[in-house]
Amino acid sequence: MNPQAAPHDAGAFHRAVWQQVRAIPRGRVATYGQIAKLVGLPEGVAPDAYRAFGARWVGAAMGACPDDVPWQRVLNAKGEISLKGGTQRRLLEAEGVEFDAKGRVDLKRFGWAGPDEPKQESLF
DNA sequence: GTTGTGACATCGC
DNA sequence: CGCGATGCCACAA
Repeated sequence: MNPQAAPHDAGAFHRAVWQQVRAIPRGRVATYGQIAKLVGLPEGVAPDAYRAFGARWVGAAMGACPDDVPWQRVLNAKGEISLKGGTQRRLLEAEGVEFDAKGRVDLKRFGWAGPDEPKQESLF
C-alpha cells in the first residue's frame, strides 16, 4: 500500500520512538541519532533525509511523548541537554548520571550502546 | 500556498 | 575541543 506515497507515518514513528526510549535502562542515556537509528528508516524516507532530520523527528516525538516515556534519557550527540531549564538534568542526576562543568554527560560512560547491550551496569 | 523554525548530526576550520 | 555553516523534513502561523 502506498508504494510511493508512504507519507511517513508520524503516528507510528512517534510510537516506535517512544518504545525505543522506554528500552533505555535507568542511569543510561542515548542520543537522538542513536534512537533514530534503532527505530529504523521509515518507509518511503530516504536514508540521507533520515540522517539529516530523523533525529529531529525524534525530538518532535519527544515533545508529545506520554509521561511513561523517560524522555530525559535522550540527549543530543554532544551528550548535552537541548532543552533549557534544569528539570531534565535533575532527573538524570537522580538516576546516577553525572554531568561535567559544562553540563554535559560522558557518553563513553553513560551512553547506551543499544538494545544489544545487556542491562548490566559495569560502569566500574 | 509560502515562510519560518525546530528536544539534531556531520563536516570544516 | 569549540564554533560556524550545511542538510533537509514536518509542522505551525
